[in-house]
Amino acid sequence: MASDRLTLGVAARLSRYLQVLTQARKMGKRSISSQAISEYTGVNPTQIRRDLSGFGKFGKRGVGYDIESLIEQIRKILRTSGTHNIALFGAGNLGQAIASSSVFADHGFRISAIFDVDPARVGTKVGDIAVRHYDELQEVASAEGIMVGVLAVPGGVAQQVADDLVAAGVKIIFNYSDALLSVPSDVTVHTSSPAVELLYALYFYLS
Amino acid sequence: MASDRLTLGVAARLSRYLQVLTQARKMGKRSISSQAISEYTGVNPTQIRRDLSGFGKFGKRGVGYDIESLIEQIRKILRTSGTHNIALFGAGNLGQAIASSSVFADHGFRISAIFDVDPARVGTKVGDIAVRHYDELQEVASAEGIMVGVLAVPGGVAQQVADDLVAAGVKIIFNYSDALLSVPSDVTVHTSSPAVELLYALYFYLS
DNA sequence: GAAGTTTGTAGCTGTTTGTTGCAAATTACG
DNA sequence: CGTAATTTGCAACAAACAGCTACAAACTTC
Repeated sequence: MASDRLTLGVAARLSRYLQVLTQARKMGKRSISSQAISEYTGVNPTQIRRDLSGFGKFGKRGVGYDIESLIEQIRKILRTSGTHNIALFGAGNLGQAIASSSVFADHGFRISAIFDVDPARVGTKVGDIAVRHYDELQEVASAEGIMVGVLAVPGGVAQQVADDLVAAGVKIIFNYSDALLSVPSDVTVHTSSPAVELLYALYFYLS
Repeated sequence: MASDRLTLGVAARLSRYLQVLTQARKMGKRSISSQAISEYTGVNPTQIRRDLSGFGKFGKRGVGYDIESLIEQIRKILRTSGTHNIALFGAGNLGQAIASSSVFADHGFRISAIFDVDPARVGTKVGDIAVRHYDELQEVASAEGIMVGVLAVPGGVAQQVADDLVAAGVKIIFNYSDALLSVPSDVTVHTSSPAVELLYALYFYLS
């Protein structure tokens, strides 16, 4: 599309900065130094400045970076400004937790629909969003322009949902289940794995 | 052996392999090739073999790696074999979802205690575990040998819980809230950020 | 005006990764 | 049994990357 793709490393670090910046904004902070970002991300301050200065002069010497505008700039660099529609599958505990939190909304994701198969849940509301029956997936997907499917369903049915999402043309799947999903190569699956992240942290603590 | 720390990259990749291997085991697979691991992780197959062969000859030529034994080997390399006790804070939707899933148990983490402050929840059971009042934290932490605190609480109280965990000597905190936590430098905070991970995936899809 | 911060930038260096190539071990199959 | 197809283990090289040091310029604070 536009110029060069960012390398994996740069894109990963920019995302990481975005996370800390969004949190800092929520805490009411207005500006932040590369040193402070470094403490929260573990990335070297020089590296942070180099990453950012490659795209423009966003900081103020002697002051730091304005959080609000840096968030905007990074989202522009990542070409993910604006709002993206996502669909949530499963209105159980996890689905309800996701739908009623602002984690996705804070980063420009709008939960356009929640699907479940349980008749007791279909028709109820979670947050502001009505739970719809899973059978409506195909029509909703095309009508709403769903870009991402979030799977908060039992592992046993995750592959089926993934297949249906692929059929609906969705290219990005966020998998909270523990199933290993098979999808075509043009579809990206990201599996949440908090326990593995913990093991990683534990390794560095134990050594 | 014990002296050399793995580099960040190696430890991160080994953890990633562990995730896929655990999923694959759950799906009933017995062995897996470096090529297959590569498809699920995005890591180059040669790199995978190099990572693994540095610690021993775990694979069988012409066959691949035995999943069960590779999991065990990687956990040995990461020195995170055995069971580790964790404490969960917050018995709301998210806390219940975590407690009733096996994501942590599958990787050797045992939820030793669940804490909440809501009298309506204290005393109830989530899965097999009784919800205890938050005031009991200090005594439970020393009695059970808690290594990790998992925060499924509202952002507004996360810092307070983090402070109490630090006071109890816990060195690793897994933060599901959106608060930016301040802790001493010897304490590791890992913040869950699914939306940022999605943005990262979205960037590569959009470019 | 002086002192202290903090960014932007450059250059150097060691490390890490991707790539290619190939022998050895194993399986599958005629 | 013999041959082809897989797949690991390993080596060597080139390219990319990250960490480090250093410093001028811009800004804040006192």
